[in-house]
Amino acid sequence: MSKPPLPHSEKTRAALIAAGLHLFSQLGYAGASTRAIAGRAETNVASIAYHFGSKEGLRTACAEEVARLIGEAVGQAGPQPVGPSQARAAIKSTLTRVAGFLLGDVAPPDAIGFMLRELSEGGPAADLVYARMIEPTHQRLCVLWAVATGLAEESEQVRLAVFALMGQLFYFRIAERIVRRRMRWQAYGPGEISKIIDTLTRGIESALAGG
Amino acid sequence: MSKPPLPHSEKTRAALIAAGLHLFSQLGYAGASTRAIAGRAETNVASIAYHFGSKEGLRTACAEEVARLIGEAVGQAGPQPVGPSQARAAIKSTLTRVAGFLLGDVAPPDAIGFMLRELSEGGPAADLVYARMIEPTHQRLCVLWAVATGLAEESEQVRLAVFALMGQLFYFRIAERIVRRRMRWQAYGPGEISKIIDTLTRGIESALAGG
DNA sequence: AACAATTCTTCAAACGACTGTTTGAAAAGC
DNA sequence: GCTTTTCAAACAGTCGTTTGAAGAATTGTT
Repeated sequence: MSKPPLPHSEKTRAALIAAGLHLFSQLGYAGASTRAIAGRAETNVASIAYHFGSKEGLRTACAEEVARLIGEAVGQAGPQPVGPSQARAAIKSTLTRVAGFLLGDVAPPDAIGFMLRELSEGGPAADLVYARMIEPTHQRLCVLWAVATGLAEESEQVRLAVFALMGQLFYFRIAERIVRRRMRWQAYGPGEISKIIDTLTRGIESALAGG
Repeated sequence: MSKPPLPHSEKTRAALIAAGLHLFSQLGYAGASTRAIAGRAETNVASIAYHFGSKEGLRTACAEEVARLIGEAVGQAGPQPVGPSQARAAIKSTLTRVAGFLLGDVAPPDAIGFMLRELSEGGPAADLVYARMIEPTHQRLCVLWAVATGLAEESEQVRLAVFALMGQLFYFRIAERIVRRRMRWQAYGPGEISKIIDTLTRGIESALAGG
């Protein structure tokens, strides 16, 4: 697992992407200046144009990095469920996995922040995130939800219920500041995350039992 | 209901706030230039400094306008519920009211967009929105939820459940683009909104019945 | 192994365009 | 005649990008 010694140019590339993820997510695309990014990466402004062609090119490179992380974290699908109880278990494990990615430290916080900002700005990474994370996860959960409830997989009811489910998870990340303030939590630690997952799991069980 | 004829200076003020709400919500604070805002308001750039002192002053004025709209839409609390079934009904009506505000055309879309962006950027309007909308609504729903379930009002379980509930609503707005794409909806019309409310209502009923 | 030729990478400096803000004069309202 | 409001123009500063030279790394030839 020892990382091969990167050529110095690759170090600069990686540092620029890391700085881009951080500052884009903190200040937005327009708010993060190339000089600030280069400064955080401890290199010259011109390096951005050299390595990525332009600021927009760096944005795309950041998006690809995030897409790569998403692929690692939520890519592999589980086995096809054969019955409602298996489907129920699969829903919970998918939820836990996505929660770990969105709320925990599976992925660098800057990467999640960048992703959410691109989604809300409709930036070029939005399509990538949609295609690689949202759409597949949603589709898979729809299948599981349909098996667990007996409803039709492509019915509006199922698709909306799954959105409501995923929405809770996204919200706990998007509104982290608000939640932490109201809950008087200093951070999302493992304990807090499992409390959130418990809450969501309770909701799922009720929904599956009742509907 | 006829609006008193505004002095011309008030028209400029209002036009600048409207343009600010629109462009801040579309491009973010940093991305919206004073010239673009003045152009959309069909006035001169210097008007911003004249009426609001600075660009930041316009941002604050926009925040106050949004706070005013929120106060109108979700301000008045209903009567104190005396039993679980009344609490249940009150939860649903609160949900419907907030849904109308967040998803429908009760408030100008630009105002909602501005609000969400300020929340995610942690801008100066974030505290205002939190204090006037999130905190009171959350607190009220916690009371109702506690009455409906018999749980303690200030328990973590109740507060998290209410966050999960509100989160679904916020998410359907934040991720409108994504939802519309996956649902193949062209817009959030009255029909679509009531389908969303139905989904959330079903979830609430299950949760209250099961938990 | 040693040296020169060549490519790849970094850098300070400068480019024009655009940023938020200020100015003083013209226009409008009273 | 006076105050309030608008406007074109200019301000200093920052923006993303380009430039050409200097530095570092690699290659090819001895």
